Amino acid sequence: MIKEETVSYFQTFDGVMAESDKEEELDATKAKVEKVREENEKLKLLLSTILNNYNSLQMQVSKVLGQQQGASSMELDHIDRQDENNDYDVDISLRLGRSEQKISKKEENKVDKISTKNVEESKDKRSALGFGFQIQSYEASKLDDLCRQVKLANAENKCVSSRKDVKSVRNENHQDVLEEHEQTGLKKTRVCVKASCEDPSINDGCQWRKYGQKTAKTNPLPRAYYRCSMSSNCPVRKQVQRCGEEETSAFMTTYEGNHDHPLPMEASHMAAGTSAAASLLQSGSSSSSSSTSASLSYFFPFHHFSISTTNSHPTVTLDLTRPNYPNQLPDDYPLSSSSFSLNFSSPDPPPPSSHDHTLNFSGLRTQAPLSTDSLLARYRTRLSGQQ
DNA sequence: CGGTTTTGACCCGCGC
DNA sequence: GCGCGGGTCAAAACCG
Repeated sequence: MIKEETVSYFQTFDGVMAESDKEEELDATKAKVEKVREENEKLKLLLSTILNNYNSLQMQVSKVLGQQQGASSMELDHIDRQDENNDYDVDISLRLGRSEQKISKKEENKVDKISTKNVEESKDKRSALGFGFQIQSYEASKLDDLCRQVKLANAENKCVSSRKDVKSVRNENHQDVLEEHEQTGLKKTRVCVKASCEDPSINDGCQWRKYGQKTAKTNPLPRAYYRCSMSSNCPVRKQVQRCGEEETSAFMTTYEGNHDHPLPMEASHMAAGTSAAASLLQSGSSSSSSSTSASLSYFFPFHHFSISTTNSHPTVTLDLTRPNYPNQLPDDYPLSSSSFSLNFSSPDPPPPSSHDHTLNFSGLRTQAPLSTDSLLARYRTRLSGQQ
């Protein structure tokens, strides 16, 4: 009897213990959940702070860029004079991005009439092409030099819209822009990006609306025409053409024009490299080809790029399907201290790395870019996972 | 229902 | 001046 009672006592005790254990476990779990919630709140706060900071920074950058563009033409004159004094090899007559000789008499008259207006307006339209790459942890001094070159080049970047722009934009708000472009007789710099990608609609950070498709005579594969739809008046266009019939074949994307609106984070990150390429191309008049080439090597150190002028369109072509390894880098490229992480669905492995440089075409297959974007994305994922 | 894509027609620069 | 061909328009279809 005693044994039975003892056993039943211990069974009851075990039951009580088990229940109390469960309660403790429950409490602990609740506490954990509470902690996670608190952390979640903190992260939310942090995220909103980061976003606020980013937005305010973006505003400041736009402001500063606007001011610098206004001042850059004066600065350019100053630098040109310095160049002359330094006996640099400068070919002033070469003006890539312009085709002044093609201006008709009719257009010349218009230019005379509105040239003063153009000088003022063009200052506001020297924004960078809205695409490019993200480059992290770059040597500050080198970047400063390059950015300086880019700014100077942007001052020269007076592009013209072709007749298609005249047709496409009929509202009066755009008329000034169109007249300006028409009168100067200039053609826009184009940047071609060749990338092997299964999806032709490369997400380069902007929103695009397809407005046409055409099969060219010389190429049986259709070419698609897209217009930037982030702003109703944005003049930026792109053409996408597949380079081969296979599904895996590369796409050639040709960008043309300047965005008239703030770019999203991805796009503004992307803007640096190709914008630099376009700008450097257009600054070919004031810098030697070797220095231009070297500068592009900094922005596109592991891929082929070429410069050409087709149909009076100065064109920078970036071939992301063909890795360009360090033997082709400029001598002073800081390979020893940093490296590059890039994976554009290219079968070739990226060079060995100790620091990260990231080219980030979101939508293309990129490899672990620890950019602000990805950090924010991770935060968002974590937050949504916890809620 | 609003935004996007499709697609035939049209425009116009350019070469001959 | 004419024809070719790249680029754009715009209405209809499609989609979420």
